[in-house]
Amino acid sequence: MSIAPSMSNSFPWLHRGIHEIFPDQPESKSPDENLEQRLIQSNRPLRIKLGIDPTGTDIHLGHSLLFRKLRSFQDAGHTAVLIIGDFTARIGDPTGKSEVRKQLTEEQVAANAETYLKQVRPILDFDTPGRLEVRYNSEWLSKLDLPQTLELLATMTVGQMLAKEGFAERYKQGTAIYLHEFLYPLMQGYDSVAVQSDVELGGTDQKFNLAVGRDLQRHFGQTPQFGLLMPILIGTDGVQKMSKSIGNYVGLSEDALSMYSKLEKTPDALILQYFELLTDLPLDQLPEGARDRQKRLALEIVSQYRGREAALDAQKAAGELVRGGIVQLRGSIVQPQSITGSLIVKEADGSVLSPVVSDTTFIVPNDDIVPKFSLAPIQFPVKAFYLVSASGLCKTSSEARRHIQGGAVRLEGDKLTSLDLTFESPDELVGKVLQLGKNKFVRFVP
RNA sequence: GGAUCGGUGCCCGAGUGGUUAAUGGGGGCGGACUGUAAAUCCGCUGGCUACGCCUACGUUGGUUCAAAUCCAACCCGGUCCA
Repeated sequence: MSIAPSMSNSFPWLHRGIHEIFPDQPESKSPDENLEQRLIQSNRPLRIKLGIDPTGTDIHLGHSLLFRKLRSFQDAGHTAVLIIGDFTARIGDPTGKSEVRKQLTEEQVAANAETYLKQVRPILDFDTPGRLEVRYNSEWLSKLDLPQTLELLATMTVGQMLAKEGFAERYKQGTAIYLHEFLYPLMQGYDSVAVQSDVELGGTDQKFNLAVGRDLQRHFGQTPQFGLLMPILIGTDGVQKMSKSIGNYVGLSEDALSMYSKLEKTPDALILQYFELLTDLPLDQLPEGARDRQKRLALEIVSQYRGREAALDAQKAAGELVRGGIVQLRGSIVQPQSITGSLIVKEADGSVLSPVVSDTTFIVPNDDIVPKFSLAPIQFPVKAFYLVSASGLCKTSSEARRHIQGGAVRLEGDKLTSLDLTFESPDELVGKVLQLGKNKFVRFVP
């Protein structure tokens, strides 16, 4: 370990992967202009704000880096203030498309919030007292009356609002901008006032909103927060930002195998950033080869959410399954054994299951990594295409038909060729794996 | 409030009475190939346990044997004028 040469290395965890901190006056000793000084000089835990809108239910890696940063603050002894934007969700952050969001019921909000918390549990410290505070912003926003709202509105001008990137573009293009959308940054900013935040985390697209928070805190006599901006993660397609609607995402609640198989394809151009933002590995200790890096990345990330063991199994499974090779997932422990270019599969008790003709390593992943599908609700006899859609591998039965015709569906490694294929009873299917494309699998259980 | 243009499938965008589930492009998804991915080539890209049936061209009614295409009202967006 060398001695930190400059001030900015005093908090390596703070700087890893970030895009920007503002305000940022490196030379300043003022805790209002230099976050490190605030960290050093404060005699209490700082309040670190992160807001999420409970509009959907899935959190993906693109969100995770914010939570990971939040965790770093927790580990440094500070308080994470997680704000569930149940009130703001009714408007929607007008960064993207101009769709008026549907109002969420209380039940939906509660359900979504719970799902969120469950998903971020592997990231945040939920257990140490004083490290996590969860708040709903309807708590204060629903109580604002018109005079107070006017006070908020009066802090900003139309010109300032239009300076915001999204608005500017839309205004220029002639897309509709509704007045209530102007309220969004103000409400988010008011959250900062309400929870008296010292630092607010957000993506780079949040800069304007975080800055509004500073303005409002100043307006209400508080010390303005710092804004800490994290990059917007590019999705697995290597082009657009990671987003559920685009589909280039890796969800935190996905099974180990699909997580792994997506991540092991991470484009080379993105791999360093992924390591930096999504893992804690020192960047100077990464594997050499491009392929090895992909594997390591996938292994690391899957381990974080599904555990090391499942990650290792997924890694082995992916190699075999993606190749469209033999699929004999029995969920039992198997020792690969080479016999004249072939492999045999053994059950846990040592009995030979079936010879497998393949010159690749045969693997049997454990049950955790392939989603299970219960045949109980299925009426037999059942047609193959119906099974494919019912099991969740694809959305509609029409789509299932097309996939079968296109040769994309395999049962235990055998390509399904006929649409008319019918299964008479569950016994034909239990324990077998149905595969669509290269990385969608499901294992039938009774 | 007035004038004018426009609202088509995930997106863009053809089509102005009938072989139209609707040309084309993008995107997406599959297949082949490369031990991943990318590139390339090929296929698919409303729904339905399905050789038939049902929904679709802003909404609702209407005119027709027949409408995305004609008419009316309404809703929504753009632009210009007040």
